[in-house]
Amino acid sequence: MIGCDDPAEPGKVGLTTAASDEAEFLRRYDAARYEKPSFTVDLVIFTVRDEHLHVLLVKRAEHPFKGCWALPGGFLDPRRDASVDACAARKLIQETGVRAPYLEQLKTYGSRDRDPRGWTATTVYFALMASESVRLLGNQAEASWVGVRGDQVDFELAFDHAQILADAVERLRSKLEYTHIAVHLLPEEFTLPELQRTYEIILQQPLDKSSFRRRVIQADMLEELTGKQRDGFGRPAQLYRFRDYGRRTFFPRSISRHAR
Amino acid sequence: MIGCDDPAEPGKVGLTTAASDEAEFLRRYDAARYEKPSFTVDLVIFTVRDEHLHVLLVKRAEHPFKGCWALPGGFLDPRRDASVDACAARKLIQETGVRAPYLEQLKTYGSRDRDPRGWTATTVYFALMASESVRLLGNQAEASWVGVRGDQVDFELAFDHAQILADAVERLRSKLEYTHIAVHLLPEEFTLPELQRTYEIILQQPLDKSSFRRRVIQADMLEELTGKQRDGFGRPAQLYRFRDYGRRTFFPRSISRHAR
DNA sequence: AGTGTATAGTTGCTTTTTACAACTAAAAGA
DNA sequence: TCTTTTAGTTGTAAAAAGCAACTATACACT
Repeated sequence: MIGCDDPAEPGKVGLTTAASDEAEFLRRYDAARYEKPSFTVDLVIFTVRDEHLHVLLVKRAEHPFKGCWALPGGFLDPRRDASVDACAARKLIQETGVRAPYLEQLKTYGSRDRDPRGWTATTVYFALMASESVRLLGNQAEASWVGVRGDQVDFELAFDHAQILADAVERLRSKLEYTHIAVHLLPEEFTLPELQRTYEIILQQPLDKSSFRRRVIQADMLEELTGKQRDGFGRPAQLYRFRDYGRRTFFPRSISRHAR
Repeated sequence: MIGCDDPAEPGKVGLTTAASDEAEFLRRYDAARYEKPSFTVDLVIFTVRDEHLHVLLVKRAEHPFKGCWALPGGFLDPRRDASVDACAARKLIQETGVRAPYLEQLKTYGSRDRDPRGWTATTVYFALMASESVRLLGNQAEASWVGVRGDQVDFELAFDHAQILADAVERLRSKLEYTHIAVHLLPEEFTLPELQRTYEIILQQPLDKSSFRRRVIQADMLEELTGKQRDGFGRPAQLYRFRDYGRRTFFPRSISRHAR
C-alpha cells in the first residue's frame, strides 16, 4: 500500500546529516533560495460611502511609483506572519484598525515585469467593511478612500494594481449575485432597504423590492431584531442582523437539483 | 514594519556585511530579504476515467515526505518562468504533455509550518483534461492517476496536499453547478449523454435527462456537429463541440435580473 | 422480416419560482 | 385630517424546473 515511509521531523531542518543525496538537495535548495521571487501581500479594501463603492488606496512614499496611488500592502515577514492569511489580517488591522469584517483571498499575481525591481509575486486579498467602523490609521503613508467608477478609479495606479482592482470588483459583483456578502459593507444591524440599496449601488442597477426581500429572507441568513427599528422619513424599517450558519446561496435550483 | 521601499537587487543577496551603523530599517530589510519564503507552484490535475474522478499524483523522490504521494509541482524558477501562470503551464506540460486544456488558479497556501524546511508559499492551479489526451511523462518521478473518493484519496498525501485536494474538488463541484467546465474533461467532440454522465460522476448524483439537456443547450455554448454521431449499443448520439464565446452560466435568473 | 432491448431524444403536464404591479402600513409635517 | 414618504405585503401572470411517458434509431437474436 501507499504511505509516507519517510515523514520528515518538523523543526529539524535538514542541515544535519551528511547523506549525499540530501546534501545535493540542500545545495539546490540553497541556490533556489537565493533566486526566490519577492513575496508581498496586497489588500483591496472596499466600503460603500455616499452612495458609491469606494476602495482604500495609499500614496507611495518610495520608489518605484513614488507619489503614485496604490493598493495597501507590502512584504510578508516570515518571522512575524505565521501564514499568508495572518499577514493579510495584520496588514488590514494596520491600515484600518478593523479586526475581522470580511477578508477573502482573491488571487495571486506574479511575474517578471510587474515590478521594475524584478520578479515579484503578490497574493491579493479583498476585504469588506462598513465605512462607519473604520478610522484610517495610515501608518507612515497617506491613505484615502477613493470612489470606484465601473471597475476602476479615475487615475493611474502603481504596478498592475488597476488590473487587480478590476478583478476584485468583478469578484465582488459576482459574489453579490449569489451570497449575502454585502452585509459586511453595513453596520452589524441594518434594514432590508439599506441592504437592497447596497446591492443596487454595487451592481449598478435597480432591483425589484419584493423579489429582493423574498430571496434574501428565504435564504434564512438574517435574524430579525424584533422590536428594533430604524427611524427615517417614512415608516420605520425593521432591523436585521446577519447570522452565518451554513453557506446557503440565493439559488434554490442549482444544477444538482436535477437529481431524481 | 517593512514597507515596499528599497529596490532589491536580485543578484546581490543578503548575507552581506553585518550591522554597520545603518538604519535599523535597512538591517531588518536585509534580514527579511534573506528570509523570503520559498515559492512553489503545484497542480491539481483532474480527469475522469472508469466512471470516477481521478487526480494526478507523483511519488516524491526527495525529502521531505520522501516516498509519499504528492501533487505535482515544484519551485518556481524566476529565470525560466515569466509569470506564475507560465510556470503552471510549464509544469503541466512537463507532467502530461498537454498544452492548454483548462488551467485555472485555485488559491495560494502559505505558512510557517506547512513544510518542515520552513516558510513556504505555494500557488495551486487546477487543470482539467480528457484522459485520452494524456500520456504521462513523469520526468524523474513516478506519476499515476489516483481515484478520488468524496473529496480525498485513500492514503496520506505530503504536506497539506490533502486539504488542497479537498478545496480543489469543492471548487470543481461548485463550478460544475453553473458553468460548462466539464466539457474540458471530455474529448473535443462529445455527446450530451457523455457530458451528463461526467456531471453525474463528479456531483455524485443522478440528474434528470430532459432538465439537463434544456439547461445545457439553452446556455448556447454547444455547437451541434450535424451529421456526426457516436455509435454505441442503442440509438447513436449526436456529437457536439464546445464553443466559448462569452461566459454564460446556467442560471437564467441571477439576482441582478430583479432589475426593473 | 419480426421482435426485443438498449440508448437517445422529445413532449406534455404539474409544480415551483420569479417578475410585476398594485395594495396596505406607519411614520412626519402641513 | 390630509399629504407625503418610505416600509412591507399580496395577488397574479409568466418563466423555469421537475417528472414521467412518449417516440426514435440502432443492434442482436430468432
